Amino acid sequence: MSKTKPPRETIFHTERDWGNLPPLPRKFYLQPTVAVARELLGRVLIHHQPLGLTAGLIVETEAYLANDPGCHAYRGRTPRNDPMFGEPGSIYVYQIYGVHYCLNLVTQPEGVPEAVLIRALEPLAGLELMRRRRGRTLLKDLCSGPAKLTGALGIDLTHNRGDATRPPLWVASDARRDGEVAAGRRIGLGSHQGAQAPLRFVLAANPFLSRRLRD
DNA sequence: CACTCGATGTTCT
DNA sequence: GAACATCGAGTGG
Repeated sequence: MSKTKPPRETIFHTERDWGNLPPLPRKFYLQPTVAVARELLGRVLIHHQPLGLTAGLIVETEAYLANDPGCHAYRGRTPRNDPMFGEPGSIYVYQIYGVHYCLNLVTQPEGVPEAVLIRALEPLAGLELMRRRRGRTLLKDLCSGPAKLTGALGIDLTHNRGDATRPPLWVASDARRDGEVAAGRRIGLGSHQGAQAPLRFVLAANPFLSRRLRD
């Protein structure tokens, strides 16, 4: 009669020296945005602050393209989306519904507003700090959503225009967990053109996704 | 467990 | 007025 069994604590051991993992280089973010979204899966996002180090395995991403009605920059440059026009590998954080923050990594050359939204992490390191920030104890509740993970890692608007190819906030280049990648439609978009496009990517069957892949 | 609903407060149309 | 979300409360299987 067992229900769903609780997720494993971690894939990697938390004792690993996460703070010294070298970052992905800028040229990684110059690949086609869809390729970046897929290649980020299974890699480790790290935030190393004085308060402590937090890190998680990227298990869910979404691609946002320049000619894409779902993209913040689709109707042109505004104060909010301006960081999307920055150099590849830079950071775009936006506030949603006035209360939460979402992290994007900019792809493409300067002036081309494309980015990958990081939608969910499997918590790896700094779990107690994450629990404190989130006010939750269950591992599953720490980073299983775009605004949950920014809360858990302590990411906000001050990170805008930052450089994700070096500390304090970066994606590691050498640690990667392989797994089957599945694609589906993006979350939360209206019914406009583009809402049906398979631009959401997940590590299949991972227990830390923001939502199951539907259809 | 699955689904619904309302409230939250900023940015842009 | 809607939007790349989350939480808690409520209902129902």
